[in-house]
Amino acid sequence: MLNHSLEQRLRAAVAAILPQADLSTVQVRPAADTKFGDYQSNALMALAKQQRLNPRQLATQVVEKLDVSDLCEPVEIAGPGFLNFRVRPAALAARLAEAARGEHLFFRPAERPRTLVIDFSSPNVAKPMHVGHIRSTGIGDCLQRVLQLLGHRVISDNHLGDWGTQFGKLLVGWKGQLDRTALASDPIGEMERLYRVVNAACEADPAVLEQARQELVRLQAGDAENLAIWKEMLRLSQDQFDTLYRRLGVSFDHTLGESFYNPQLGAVVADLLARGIARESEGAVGVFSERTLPPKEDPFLVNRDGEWIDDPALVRKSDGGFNYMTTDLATIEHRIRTWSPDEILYVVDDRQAPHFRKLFLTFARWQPEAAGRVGLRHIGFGKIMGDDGRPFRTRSGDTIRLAALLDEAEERALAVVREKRPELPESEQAAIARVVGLGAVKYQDLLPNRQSDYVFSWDKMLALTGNTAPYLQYQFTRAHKVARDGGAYDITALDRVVPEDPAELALTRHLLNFGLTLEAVGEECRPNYLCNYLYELAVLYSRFYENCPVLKSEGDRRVLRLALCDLAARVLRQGLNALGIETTEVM
RNA sequence: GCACCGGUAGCUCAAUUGGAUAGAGCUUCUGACUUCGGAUCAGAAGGUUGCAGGUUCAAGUCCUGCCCGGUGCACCA
Repeated sequence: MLNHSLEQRLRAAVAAILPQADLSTVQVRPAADTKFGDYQSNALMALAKQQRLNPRQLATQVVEKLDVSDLCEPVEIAGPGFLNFRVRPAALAARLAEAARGEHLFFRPAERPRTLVIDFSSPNVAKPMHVGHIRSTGIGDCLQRVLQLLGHRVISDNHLGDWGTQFGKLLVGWKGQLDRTALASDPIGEMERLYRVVNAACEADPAVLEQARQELVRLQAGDAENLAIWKEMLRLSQDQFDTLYRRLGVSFDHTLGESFYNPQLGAVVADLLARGIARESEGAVGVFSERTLPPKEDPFLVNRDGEWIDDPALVRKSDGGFNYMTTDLATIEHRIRTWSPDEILYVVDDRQAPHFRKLFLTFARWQPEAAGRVGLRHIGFGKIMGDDGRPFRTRSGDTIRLAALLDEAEERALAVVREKRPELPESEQAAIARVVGLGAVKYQDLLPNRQSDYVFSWDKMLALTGNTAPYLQYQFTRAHKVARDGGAYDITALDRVVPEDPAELALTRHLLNFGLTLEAVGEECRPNYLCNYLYELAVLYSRFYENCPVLKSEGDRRVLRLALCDLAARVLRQGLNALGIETTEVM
């Protein structure tokens, strides 16, 4: 919104003074403190330093070339060279009027839309989805929604773990110990049981391990019986995934699991060998360090007892099988060929950071031209902890199934709804509890900086005050109700009235920053920026609502306030939606 | 041992990546209300940003060295 207009003009002014300057660093951002105005730019200080100029003098020269008088009060130069912009209420009101007319909702589509592939969720076949999948699924879905909203072309791809060593064990179990009745009632539970039983047997008896290996080899060689069983396991798992994704409101454009790339793996390794990028070692094939990087920064080296030794990326095991490095290389190649993305985002646990460093470097060595056209980014995240400071598990130490977790969230939310809204019919209570419960889980997960671990807490996520989904959802219902009770309003009045009350002004200013928040989320892949923006919006709306009577006010003032309620509600709903969180009109 | 990610108020977390006096929530204390939906709002208290140096107009953020916690270190993904 306004920051873009100011930025453009500032860049023009800078270019007039310093024609050779890098204008991309010239940015206008919301002011750190409202006493400095609405927006500020710190860019001239950095620029002056770079060019060895006096920062205040440069600022003075630039400001002389800068005409923003239609939008702002005269630009102030403060401290060592900050530029402070104080937007005129009429300019704020004009943006409100545009939004009220439906011309925008305080954001605009990107000027240069990009194509992005987002790789997220990626659960394993034959295993239950558990808490560990919340983060990848929630963050990935949020990024998908935000980037789409900004007009980018987004391709979401669920890279299922559907082809790996675990299937050898599963096949042994399926053939020897399958309980058909159990499979019918709880297919995932039964497959999980089979895996556990055989896995334990493998540890106790090398013969069973060998048996599993042979089943895997047969499967990978295309044995009809094993393939049929594998497909059955896949189908049963996909049913589970579909149910959970529908419940979470998450969708994918593609579900190309690891098995999809199986036919290419041999060629990938052959090509790497032919080009001299990979070589044989101890019977396996791996990509080794080129020794061009300092050892500390080289992911293909590891220090053992003071000595730097090779830590290659293996692309073929000594038994001839491939591993996920190979699959991931083939996957990048396929994605580039198919979609020509500007970027591929991997929303995957931070523990895999070393893998991705190796993967990206290996791909760059393998296909330098293609690698030059695509940005490969690992969007890592931390763990979910219990309140005991250890990874979040059940009391008995088992992983918590995602379905059970969502059930509990809805149950706990329902208890609150029953207490607060006993007069509502049961079906309505349940509907509210579903939206609030799921929202609470998702919001708690998106709120912390994604790189840090966070502590899972039912009480905190479902609290009705503080920075939680229920609080935001509640503020939405209040704003929405007032806007609805106010009825239709005369939009043309917004051309005659400007925000004056401090609460009106603060809310208006904040609404205008929705777009830059979405952009920041999209660029840095940090949903928490949006969470914090929405929380602040809710707080500012509450303050406005306490201080400024809406329905009891009159004339143009009433229209302005109604519009603020309406727009606050719309931004809250749109913003929550971008987080993958629903709203409800009654709570 | 080496690398990566963390360490910020009593607790849980922010800080738009080098900007102005480090912000929220919870907790505690105080206040507003027969309400435009109180599942509300306002105020107060709370800090040597793990420690020690360094870089500069400016450091929670960058550099160096330590201390704590977590994670990862070929043939699982």
